[in-house]
Amino acid sequence: MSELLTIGAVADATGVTTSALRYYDDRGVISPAARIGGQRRFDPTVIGRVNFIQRSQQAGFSLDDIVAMLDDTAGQWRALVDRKLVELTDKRARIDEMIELLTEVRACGCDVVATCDRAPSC
Amino acid sequence: MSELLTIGAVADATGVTTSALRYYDDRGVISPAARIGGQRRFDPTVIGRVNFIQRSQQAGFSLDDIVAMLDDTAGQWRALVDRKLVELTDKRARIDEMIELLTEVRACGCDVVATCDRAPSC
DNA sequence: CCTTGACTTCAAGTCGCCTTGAGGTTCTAC
DNA sequence: GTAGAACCTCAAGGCGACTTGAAGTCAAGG
Repeated sequence: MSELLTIGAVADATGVTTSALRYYDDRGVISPAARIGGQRRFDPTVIGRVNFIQRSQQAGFSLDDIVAMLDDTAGQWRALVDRKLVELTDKRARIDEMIELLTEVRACGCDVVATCDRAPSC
Repeated sequence: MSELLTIGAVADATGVTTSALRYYDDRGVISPAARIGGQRRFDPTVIGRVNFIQRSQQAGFSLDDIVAMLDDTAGQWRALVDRKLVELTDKRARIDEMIELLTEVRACGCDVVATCDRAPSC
């Protein structure tokens, strides 16, 4: 009963498929603690990391972005985070606009969006 | 001097490449008003439509979603819009979380995000 | 020991959204 | 009438993030 996790255990704990985890490993987004008989064994902290990856992806980060943030040793990551914060704020604004637009379009009396004068003219 | 636009004019007006516009045409997202000598001629209203497409894409809509919304004749589009509003609200919440997380991580004293106890443990 | 299920690698496939390239036609200006 | 820009189609390529499949290895229980 070791404290290291098989790839399947990590998959179960995170909801990420084993193939995706291997892909992350290949890409260097996560790093396996060890190999036992050729099989990956992960430190349990990888679960937090995978969760962080998922959240970041949902917020629009690419795997390269995430690698850059997580594996940065030159202290550049703060600048990257700053850029990403600007991007996120921007994206949020566009989503807000879209919510407003859709809410308005939804409230109109048109049968078809294409003929609604509120929709295509913004 | 017709009131119809060539594909190049639409590209200039919208910032979308001609190849993308042809692709939209093939996909049925936009449709030229006519063909002159085999060449597409667009009604100027297509510009509004292309802008709508761009905004929608930025908000996370696929071209299929957009076609479904714009070319719906069965009055189903309102339900689609409702679903999309839920999605957007959701996405906005996740972006807000990420903004909060990054702001917090940024403010910590760590050199490397990977070793920051605030980041991977959420 | 043997089975069974979880693991391994590697190559190729998928999906959405285009872009690129080849090879050809049409429009516009001189 | 002719050059050159802009247009056309069709097939293939590219990117990100995986998934799928083949063929083989490893580990745990009976």
